[in-house]
Amino acid sequence: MLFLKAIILGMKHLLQNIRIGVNEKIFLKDPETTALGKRIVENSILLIDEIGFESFTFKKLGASINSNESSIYRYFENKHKLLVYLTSWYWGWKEYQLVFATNSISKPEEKLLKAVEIVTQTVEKDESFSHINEIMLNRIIINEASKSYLTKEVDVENKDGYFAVYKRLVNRIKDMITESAQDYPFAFSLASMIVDGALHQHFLKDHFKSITDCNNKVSVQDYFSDLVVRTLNFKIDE
Amino acid sequence: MLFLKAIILGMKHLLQNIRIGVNEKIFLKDPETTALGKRIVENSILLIDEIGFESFTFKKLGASINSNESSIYRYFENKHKLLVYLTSWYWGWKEYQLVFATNSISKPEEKLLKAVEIVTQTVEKDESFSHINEIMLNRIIINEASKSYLTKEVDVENKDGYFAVYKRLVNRIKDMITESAQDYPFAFSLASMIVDGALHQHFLKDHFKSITDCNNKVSVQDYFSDLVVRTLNFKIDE
DNA sequence: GTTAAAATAATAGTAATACTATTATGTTTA
DNA sequence: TAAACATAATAGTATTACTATTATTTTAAC
Repeated sequence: MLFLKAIILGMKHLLQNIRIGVNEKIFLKDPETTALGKRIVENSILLIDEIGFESFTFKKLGASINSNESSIYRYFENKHKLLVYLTSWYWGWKEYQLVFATNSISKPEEKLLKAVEIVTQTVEKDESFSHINEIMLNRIIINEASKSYLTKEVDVENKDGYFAVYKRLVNRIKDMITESAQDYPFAFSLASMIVDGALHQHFLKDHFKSITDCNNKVSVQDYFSDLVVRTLNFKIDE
Repeated sequence: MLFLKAIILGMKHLLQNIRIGVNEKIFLKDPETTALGKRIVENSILLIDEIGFESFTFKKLGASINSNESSIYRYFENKHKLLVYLTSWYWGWKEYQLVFATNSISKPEEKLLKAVEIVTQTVEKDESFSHINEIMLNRIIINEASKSYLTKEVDVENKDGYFAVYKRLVNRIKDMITESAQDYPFAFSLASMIVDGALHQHFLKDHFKSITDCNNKVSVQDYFSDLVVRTLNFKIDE
């Protein structure tokens, strides 16, 4: 418990020393270990957000960081791997926030609703990871993340653990669902649907406004919190 | 009502004369109007299903139908437009099934659950459209459809009506939700989530089995029917 | 049945993509 | 100070995603 207190008190500082772990098979050389690696990750986020994943190339990225295409290839085999890296980092970061924010909550229903909040909320800048712009990264996740697994190689890459963080996050939410509603028979599907569905609703509110209720006033979180409360039959009085 | 009876009696025959309407801006020349056009559509489904959308090219498609790359370009500007065409066709087909199957149901709850069934079920072959393999097309929708709108051009293409059929289908389900639960405040989001979420759960049961409850025994339909019943608080006794 | 029009096929060509390989240059670190 | 390592530059290849032109075949019109 003293440990927990230390975390809470020294949060900002402590976070600076936290590293989001990403499966080593995803990269050829860990970009976190060098200045160039960090610039590659940092600027890939800016560039993918700006021009989209389809138009994004290592040549353009090289130009934007005054480095060479060939140097980027020493970190990532191809742009697909880079996208897998970015999504893994993002889900690792979300998992961290989720664990951190729900750890001290004992009431299962409350815990789950906090988890839903973390996973559905619009992202704000996290100063703990200086070279990563979480707001832009979140936009990339909304627009591009599904392309990382909607491929013919998904089964091989899944076996190699490329999507482990994502699945672990879904599992954590599933556990929370089970804890707050023992008899609910679809905890996995509900958990995976919340994670994926939240991204989809964010996309709809940005591009297909006419088929979502989410907007400036009604948040994606509002929708999913309500959905969970109704589906699991929570008695909440706040 | 006589009209309806005629439809029901002569269903198979009538369907043979039904054409799924697709926005004219999507193609340069309507592929339904020629034999080559139909072969392009037919074989693009086989080829995309086989090698995936990323590896799919007009050159390969040309080779597979013993035609020329340049001839295909006379029907579709590029492979992205072809994908938009296939998804439009698919949602048009689903909309047709949905309207047809729910038309005669008067009880709102029953109607909605039938709609959920149509939209979440695994697809079976429909002999009415000889050149389209609906089972393969359904797999393509699960794996590739989101790539048709997860692009930088989505807003322009949306304005041009590329996704109108999809949005109309979601709207129909939304209307059914509203009819069976007047006070539910998230009818749009629930409707869009069912359509998109069903595809996602199908994907998970095929590739990420560990984070879904859906499998051979528990269908995607089971999950979503239950979700709707719980969320809208249906009193169903069957 | 011939001709004109339209559709299809073949060929060639371009700029960009997605790399690989090699060599050169700069920077650490032992 | 040299060896090791990282980065940058250059060149080259096969493929992609087209466009343009011309040739051939099919169809439809008179």
